[in-house]
Order: sequence, then structure tokens, then C-alpha cells
Amino acid sequence: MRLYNTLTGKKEEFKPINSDEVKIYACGPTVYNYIHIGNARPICVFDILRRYMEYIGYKVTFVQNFTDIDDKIIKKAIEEKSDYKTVSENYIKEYKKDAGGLNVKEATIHPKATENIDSIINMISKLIEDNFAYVADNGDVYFRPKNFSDYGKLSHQPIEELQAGARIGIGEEKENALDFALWKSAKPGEPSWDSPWGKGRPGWHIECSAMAGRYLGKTIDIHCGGQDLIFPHHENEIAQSECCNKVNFANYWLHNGYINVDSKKMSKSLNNFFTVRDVAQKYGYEPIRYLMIASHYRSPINYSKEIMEQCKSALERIYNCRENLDFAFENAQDNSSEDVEVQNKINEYKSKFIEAMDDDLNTADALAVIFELIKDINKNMLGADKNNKKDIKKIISIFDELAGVLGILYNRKSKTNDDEIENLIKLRNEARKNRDWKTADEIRNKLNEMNVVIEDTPQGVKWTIKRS
RNA sequence: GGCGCCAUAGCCAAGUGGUAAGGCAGAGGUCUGCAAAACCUUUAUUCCCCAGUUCAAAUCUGGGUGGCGCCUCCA
Repeated sequence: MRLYNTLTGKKEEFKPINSDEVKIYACGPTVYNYIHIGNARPICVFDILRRYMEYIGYKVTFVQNFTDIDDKIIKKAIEEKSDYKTVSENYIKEYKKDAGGLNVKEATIHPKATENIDSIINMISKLIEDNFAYVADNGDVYFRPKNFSDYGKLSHQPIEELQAGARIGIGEEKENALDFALWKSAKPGEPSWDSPWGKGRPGWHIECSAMAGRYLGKTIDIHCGGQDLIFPHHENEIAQSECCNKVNFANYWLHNGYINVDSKKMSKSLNNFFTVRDVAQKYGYEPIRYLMIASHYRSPINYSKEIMEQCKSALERIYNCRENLDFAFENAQDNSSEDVEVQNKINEYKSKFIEAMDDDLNTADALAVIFELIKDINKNMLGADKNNKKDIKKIISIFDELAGVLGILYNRKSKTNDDEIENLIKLRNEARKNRDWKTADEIRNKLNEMNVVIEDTPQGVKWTIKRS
């Protein structure tokens, strides 16, 4: 498969370090608030990367961290008259609710910064030893990008330009404007950990370097995150890890595009964000996930209520087809031989789907393949005999397989045997037989109020539970 | 100032040299007691503008216009 690598600025053939294994590190959230739909994008996109890698046969180790100590968390704790631990644990819980709602698989490992202080300290010590970092008078520890000749290789910026743009904060103890904190000495009242440089807490960038190294090894296959992390966060991770380990940190760097509002980046600082929670309440979680796969992961998406309605409608088409497949299966009688032509068609759709996904995760094209499959099913069941159970089962299976790679179609309501519903349907059928349309429609309305949707088909009445 | 991205129908969106996928919405039709779902037909002679390269350009080159991002916490 080919992936666009930010490091080289081109699409490259993906070659894992070990032939059948992929090691992925994804920057996770700083847990001080509910996530917004901009945060949801990398979560969904890289979940699809992971699912696809697994689908094509790799064993995937997917590490996504939680930054559970940081300025914003401390600030939130003060606001809520609470402590950092309560705040971070709470928003990790809330994060998991949203991620679950979006059908995001749990990471193989979800490390927390505060559980990896020892690894962080080890790494910083090594960097100080090798002169890549220094202890300032106040106990802060800073990294010296100046001593790392590759600094700027990810953001493709010459170090002088970065230097010119960098700000020196008032009262900072840095030697150089570009230097960044590895360790922040404790201020009164703040949570802190013991270290060789006194009490303090880790800087943001070093956490990811330490956790990636600890759980995935010195060189990882893929590191991913939002485009806004390229500089300085990921650039700094490279500097720390490569200065410490003397080997390449990550072979492929993947970055997703932004979610915009009125063509402006959605962000907490601009206060133009929508939380996943709120959007899900209006449209459901699944249209949010659909939104992420409807376009390429590197292009910007403009969020609007119109687009959410469109996503919802498109999903309806997918669900309808899937429900109709089940209905067809229930009504089929024949259990005889399978049709070779049907299998050929299935193989064709599958390879088109893979071809799309192989090309830097072209989910929009992959989705188009699913819609072509839907059209083919709706039209004539891929040419299969509609009475053949085995063929229909195979079609259902490819349908679920492809939808599963994209992680959609996870809100099907299973029908339970409900005597009340069956009885009402029976009564309605009698009314229809007697051409008593009034009674028939009343019963249909009643069922609708019970969230049961009725469709009259040549094969009899089909009913489904309404998805909210 | 440095670096980079984007512009395709009413909306969303693929397509990176061979004659415009797919979805949503709209219009008309078929089916239905009415619906629903589905199907059929229809919706860009053209891809922001101008010039160039080429037998051939939405795709490549140059210029222009408009929008956005990173360089500072941010997915």
C-alpha cells in the first residue's frame, strides 16, 4: 500500500520494519474537556488505518497516549476546585464514551503520561548526558535543537527560519529561542514528581517520545496525528528520540487535515468548535464517522449542518440495503449450489475496494465501491437467484466485511421476537385484505410510534426497528 | 517575512496526461390502496482566470485571482 509521508512529502510504498507487523503511534488527547469534532478526525481516520492494516493481514500494535498532566488540566482543576487526577480520569472516561460512539477500536495500549514518569526521566537524563539538553537555574530542563542537525526535517523548515519566528517568553531561562522544555520545575501547589533536577513535571513533547519508545521500540513504523502537530510537537519528538536513541524514530509520518467552520480551522482557542457530544445528540455518532470517510483524510472538511444531513441520508441508503439483504435472506428457500458469477462479482468489488484503500487510504473511493455494490444488489442481487440462501449470505458477508473496514454500519437494531408487533402486523394484513385502509393506516401509525417501520413488499411485510 | 495546502454541478466529493466516479438534494416516471424502499430518466461539452507544452490537459509549466494553514497552546 502507498502512504503519503510528511517526512518526504510524497506517497511511498509502505514497508513495515517486520514483514507481518505494524507499529503505530497516534498522539492522543490532552484530557481536560470533551473532545470536539476536530479532535474526532484523527481518531476516526487512524482507526481506519489500523482496521485496514489488520484487514490486509498485519498484526497491528496501536498505541495512543493520554496526556493526563499539563497546564490546561491544572487550570481546569483549579476552576473546578478539584485536582488534576480527578479531571484527567473524568475526561478519559468521557473520551472513551465518545470514541466508543464513533466505533473506534480501543488502542492496543493507552498509556498515560503520569504512568511513565520513569521512562521520561531516563530519557531526559540521557539527553543531558549527551549535551542535547541542559538544566536551567530554576530546575527546568531544556532541549537544544541547535545540536541536532536534522531539526526541521519534518516541517521542512530551515532551522534559521524557525529561530527567527520563535518567541522568547518573558522570564524564561532558555539559552536559545528554539529550546523547548523537557521538564518543568514545580510551582507551588502544582502536582509534581521527584527527579534528579528537583520536583517537577514532564514537558508535553517528551511524553510521546518516551511512551512511543517504551511500548513500540526505538524505531516505529507509523506515527500519526493532526497537521497542527507537525511543528513543533512532532519535530520535537523526532529530535528527542533520535538524539537519545541514535536511530530513525518513525518511518512514516501521517497527518490528517482540519475540520473547519466557515473555512476557518476549528479550535478551542477560536471557540468555534462543536463537541462530538453535541453533534451526536443532533445527528447521532455515526454521521460524524461517515463525515470523516466521505473525503480524503488530508483534505480540509468544512463542517455545517447541511453536510451532517447529507451524511445521515447517505447512511440511510447503506442501512436500507443491508436491511433488505436480511429480508431477502429470510425469504430465500433454496439452499443449493452457489453461483460462480456472483463470486466473481464479489471478488471484483473487493479488489476495487482494496485498490482504493491501498492508495493512501482513499476512503472516498472505497465508499464509492460500496455504493456501486449497493446499486448492484438493489438492482438484481449481483445476478444471483433471489431464492438462493447461500449466494445471499455471501453478499451479506462481503457487505459487512467492507463496511467493517471503514467502521460503519454498527448501529443496526436487532429485531426481537415481539408478539405485540407480530399481532399488529397480522391485524393490519387482515384489514388490508378487507380493503379497510383506515384501520390499516392506523395500525401502521401505531407501529411507527413504537419505532417500528413497516414496508409492504411482494414477499410480505418487512419491518425494522427505527434507528434513532 | 519563511514554508506549505486548496479551488471540480445547487451541496458534498473522487479523479494527477486519453476525453468528468460516487453520495445528498431537485425534476419526471415505474411499482404501491396509500406509503416506504428500490429502479429508470434527467441535472458539469466541462473542472477559478489567462497564457504555454502536447496529437491529447481538470490533470504538466508559467503568471494571476480567491481561500486557508503552520511558523505560538491546538487534532
